[in-house]
Amino acid sequence: MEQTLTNSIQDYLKNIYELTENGESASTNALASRLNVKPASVTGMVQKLASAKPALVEYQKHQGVTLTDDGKKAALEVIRHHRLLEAWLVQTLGYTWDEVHAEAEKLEHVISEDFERRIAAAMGHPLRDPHGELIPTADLQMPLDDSTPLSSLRPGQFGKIEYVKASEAELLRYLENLGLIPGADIEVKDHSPFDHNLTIKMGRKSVVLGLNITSKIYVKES
Amino acid sequence: MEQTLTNSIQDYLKNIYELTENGESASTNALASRLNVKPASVTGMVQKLASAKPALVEYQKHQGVTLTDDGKKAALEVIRHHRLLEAWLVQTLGYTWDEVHAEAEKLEHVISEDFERRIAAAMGHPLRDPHGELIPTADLQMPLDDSTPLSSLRPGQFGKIEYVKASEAELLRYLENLGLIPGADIEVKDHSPFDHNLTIKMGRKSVVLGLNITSKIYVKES
DNA sequence: AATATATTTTAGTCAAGACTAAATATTTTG
DNA sequence: CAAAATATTTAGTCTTGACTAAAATATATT
Ligand SMILES: [Mn+2]
Ligand SMILES: [Mn+2]
Ligand SMILES: [Mn+2]
Ligand SMILES: [Mn+2]
Repeated sequence: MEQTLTNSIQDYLKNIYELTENGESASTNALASRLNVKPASVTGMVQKLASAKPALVEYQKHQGVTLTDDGKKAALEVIRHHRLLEAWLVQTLGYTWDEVHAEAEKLEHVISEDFERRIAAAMGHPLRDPHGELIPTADLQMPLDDSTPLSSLRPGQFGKIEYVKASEAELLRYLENLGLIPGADIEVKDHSPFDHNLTIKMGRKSVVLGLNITSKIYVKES
Repeated sequence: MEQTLTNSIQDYLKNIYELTENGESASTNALASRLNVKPASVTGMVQKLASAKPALVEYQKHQGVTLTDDGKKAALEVIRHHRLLEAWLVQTLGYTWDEVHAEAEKLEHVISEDFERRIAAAMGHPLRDPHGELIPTADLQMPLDDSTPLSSLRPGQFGKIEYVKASEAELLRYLENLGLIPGADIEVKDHSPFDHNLTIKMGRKSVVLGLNITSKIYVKES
């Protein structure tokens, strides 16, 4: 019997994907805090996902979880929905990039595959969402990401912003006001080694950004 | 404490509204069959809705339920969502009138009030959905319905179809093929008193329709 | 290596919303 | 109008996905 992917399961898988994108495993606590749920609840759900047939996660006590191939497909399906929806809310209903996330978070679980196809086609099969994040393809492959966090650049390096990995509206509005949006060209002017602040120049403006911002802005070095 | 309107509660309220539009009360069995749920489950939910604060339904054992003013507002909110969504799926994504219902059924519960306003504005505040059904206004009033069921017309009477109260895809395609869609002008040519069949003429075509169809087509006599 | 701290798991509860089976009420009919 | 048929309610159960409190394990610090 095929496991039903409830909203809750979809959210777990999506968040496990996002935590493990770079190889590490997702810890109980990290998942709990992203999902706004207690760690004990995560353990329960993770055990269930691990013993589902087919299994959706790989799990060993105290070692965190990683997605199985089935789990990854399911996660990418949700992420594709989310990012297509965000793009489409912006393009057709005039939402701004700081407004789309909450709406997409709810819609992602309920749209049909037909709806997914229709909005993708209507937009000409976009590659990125309004934050610049890559949209998984229709056959559920995540395109290759050739960017690095801005926090890894040093004075003298130049880059173009590819995406901003953030959903909090205030941060997004702050960045937009500064012109720190996908496509923007920036130059790193200064680095303070102890607090990890970077001084960034875009056009004629400069701004000092802390690590909690620079680690969320992904750039392509140029 | 304000009652949370779960998806399930929203569906109960919507269906109670539709069953009681014409004054009667909604029976346990009728609700159960619309909601694809057992009668015992309906009794349980209805008792809960009746003792919610504020109460959403009026309930007396074995007498069925009616909506309170609060329940009615909540029902109209869901119906407004549903019908706006149907209109919008047709207008912007090329859905046909037989495809929209299932999608709207899921989306109706998750869109925000902001989304509702945006699609209403984008369509110029439409009055009717793709089936011709009236859309409750933004302040949750149901506009006056000046139509009657086609089944109440008799030979010699003329009418224009205002709406079709149906969601089954096959029936809708059948009617569309016959040209029996909102706006169509029809004439009743014959009535067979025992089986309630009506012979309907539209343009140069004629068709005999049974009561289970003519009771779902609402017309304005002309 | 021993202890303190942080993380994770277990065990037991709860609420929502369905279900079945049995009891009761209402309606229809001979 | 009483029996039969139909409709509704009650009582008890189940699943999902949370929660708290307590126990177990892992990691960090001395
Ligand atoms: Mn988002
Ligand atoms: Mn979600
Ligand atoms: Mn509909
Ligand atoms: Mn619904």
